[in-house]
Amino acid sequence: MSRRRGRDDEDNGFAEWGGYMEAKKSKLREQYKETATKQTEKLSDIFAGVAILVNGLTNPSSEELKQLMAAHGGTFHLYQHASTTHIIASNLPNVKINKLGSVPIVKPSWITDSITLNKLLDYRRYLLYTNQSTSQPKLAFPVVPKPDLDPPSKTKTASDPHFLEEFYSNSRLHLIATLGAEFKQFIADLRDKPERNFPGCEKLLLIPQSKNFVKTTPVVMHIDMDCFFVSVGLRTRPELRGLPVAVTHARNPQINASKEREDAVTLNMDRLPQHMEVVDGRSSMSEVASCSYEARKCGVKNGMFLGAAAKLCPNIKTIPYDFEGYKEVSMILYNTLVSYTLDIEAVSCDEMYVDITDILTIFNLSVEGWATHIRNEIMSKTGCPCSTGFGANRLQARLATKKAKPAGSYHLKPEDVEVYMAEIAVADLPGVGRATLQKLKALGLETCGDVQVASLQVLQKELGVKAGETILEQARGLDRKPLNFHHERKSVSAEINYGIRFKSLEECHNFLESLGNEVWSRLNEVKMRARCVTLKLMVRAADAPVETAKFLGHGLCDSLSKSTTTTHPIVDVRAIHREVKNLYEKMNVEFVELRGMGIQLSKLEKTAPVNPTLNRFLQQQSKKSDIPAKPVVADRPTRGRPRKGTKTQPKNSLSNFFKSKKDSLSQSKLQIRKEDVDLEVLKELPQEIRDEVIKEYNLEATVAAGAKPAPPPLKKETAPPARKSPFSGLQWCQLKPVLYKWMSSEPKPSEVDVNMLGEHFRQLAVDRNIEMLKVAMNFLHRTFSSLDCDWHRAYRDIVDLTQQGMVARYGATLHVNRTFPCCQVS
DNA sequence: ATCCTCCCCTAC
DNA sequence: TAAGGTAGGGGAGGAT
Repeated sequence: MSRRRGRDDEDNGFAEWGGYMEAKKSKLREQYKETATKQTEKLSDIFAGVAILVNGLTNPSSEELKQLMAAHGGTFHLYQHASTTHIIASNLPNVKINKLGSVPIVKPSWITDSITLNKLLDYRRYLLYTNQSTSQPKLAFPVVPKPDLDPPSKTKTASDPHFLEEFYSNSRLHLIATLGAEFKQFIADLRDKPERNFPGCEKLLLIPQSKNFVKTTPVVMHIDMDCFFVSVGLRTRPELRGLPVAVTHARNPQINASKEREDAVTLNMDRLPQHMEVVDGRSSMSEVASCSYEARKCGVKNGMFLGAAAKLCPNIKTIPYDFEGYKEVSMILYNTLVSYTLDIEAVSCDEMYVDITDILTIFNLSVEGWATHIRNEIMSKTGCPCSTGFGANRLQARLATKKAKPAGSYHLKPEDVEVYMAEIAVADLPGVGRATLQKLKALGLETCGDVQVASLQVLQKELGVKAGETILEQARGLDRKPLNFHHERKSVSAEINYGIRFKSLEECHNFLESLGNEVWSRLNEVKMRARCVTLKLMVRAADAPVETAKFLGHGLCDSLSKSTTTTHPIVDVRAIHREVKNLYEKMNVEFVELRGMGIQLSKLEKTAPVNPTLNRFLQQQSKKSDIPAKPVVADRPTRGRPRKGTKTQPKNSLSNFFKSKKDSLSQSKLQIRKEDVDLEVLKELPQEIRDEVIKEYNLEATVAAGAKPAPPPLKKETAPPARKSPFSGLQWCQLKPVLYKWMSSEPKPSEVDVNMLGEHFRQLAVDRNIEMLKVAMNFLHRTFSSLDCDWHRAYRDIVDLTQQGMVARYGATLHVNRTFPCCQVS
């Protein structure tokens, strides 16, 4: 059942997504809020004579920049005009640049830094492209000397209270890890819902059926986007297709190195691992997150430093990260597959295993027919290529994908497995990494053919009992591990090994607290409790130089960890804070030597499943009282350690809630009748929830017999009947994740939500917020097109409401695309 | 024997 | 400058 069914009030389920929006509040956003609350008040005239146009996504957002300009005497243009003096952008595809003429393109930090220092800074230091002509600015600005921002605040280390947020919004590895976990959860959640519908399957009726009758042997598909980050980036940079391209933070393989840096690099040179070898003091140590196949041909690999990559491939082009784009594309990828089957094991944001046995049999398709269909669909929806591999198990499917890449498909048939496997290099087997490869090399084993004839004893002696056994099976193409559609978390952790340079013990403690808060909130997101806390430290190795070669990197380190296990699950963040500080003390490491820290929570237990109605209520309450919501914890056996498989969970958390309430009530008021306690508890609930609870727990009699039915809460009478839209006041960057979440978590859009959203957009039109409407409509169209027809209808309803607002305000409609390819077919 | 803690390794 | 995270499998060796 949809968690939003039944009640049409202000809460409506969107409230529980508040965490998403609150999670990412940048310093600037706070600054903006400050500005927004006193909008009428002008703060300065820094930007007198400046008229900006914002192009593309920026941070702060366009909307925020608009407010900042208003507050500081500048002008904000929605469209480029002769009087536009600057274009503000964070990154622009080259195509657009040509069209922008001679108006300088400046980074948004020009605005924010100017405000910070309360004077107009020279925009030329903030040009987005340094090769841009600066000779013909529309207005001549005096050259302001480089401002004296105090240096420690400029270089962001973990001493900065906003470091975690800043780091996460730039970390590719963090993104990969968190997206992967989200998609595993996404599949698990969909499988938990009783209803299943696969609208995509209709399309399968249109593709040619297999001539032969399709056998029912199991077929596993492995699907993987080709150099994911690059492909997403090339969607808007078609002129770079076919060229060696890398996604990196740095734009240039060479940097203007300081003497200190050159020295640091030289000092560290002899200890750098092999993949860092070809660097000198002037080459960039920004890592290549993803590179195109053209770059791979030159020997460039993911994870390499840009400086090293450019030595191998001098004409390599760099493009910036586009985290929103990766999320969008992977969302479309998953939504596409999910419209055919839920027999999916999510591996990461761009990769999954799918059991397609049923699809092939039911629709009598050949593997090739299906592969072509699904690859085309993904390509046309995302603009990004993918490869597919097919086999009888996950190993075979995966190795098939390797052969299929790039942009291809390969079916490893059972009769070919033996021959095919013999040629595979051991390095290509999943589970064989750097260390294992070295050991195998030492044994003289390079291909699976070599391993096939090796002895189990030798392999096990060298690699361990388990790994030895596995690799012998793998070498023959066997894989007994079935696809895992249901994924249960065993640990939650947060770890930072970058930017750790503490100047005092206090800074170190503060950072530990931030990390603690981070893991705690993630644990709550997955509705779990933990009994074990582990602190992990990276400590400068005794013989490693104090200055690392890589800017704020961890350098050569020793890795240490220590844990404590508690008898009861932790129910308070402060317990985590306490434990990690204790652990840190016991580990006896000077804070100056720290180069990395992490907290892991394990020995997890599920909190009891929560009644959605009650949960909403509790969350509302906790928001009011500003105490973090405490999910109800499952009952535990009273004696002995809980062991695997002995977890007990109450049937319904509501009964748990009642029980705990009763316990606390009867402690304070001894000798109280059960009925009275029930009435007490009921009194706490708002009217609309109370009715539901009374019914669910058969409390009608109690209420009827009770001295008097609990009076409706006062606020019911005093509260104004008009409800405020849950979206009002949200910036687009805040609203967008909410919409994402909505679309990914609901099989069908509910009428209530659609109306509410449409109503919000109608209001936006009335408020003349056309810019946000355009972005929103574009987004909705793009994203809804990858969902099924119910969503298409929802999209049209939202558009209709928006157009009503437009007509009311402007007497004209907004131009929006209303058609979806799939609707034209049907 | 079996469990627990502290590692190491791998994958994306 | 640069953003080297995160989860799971498994093993060595000590504790029980």
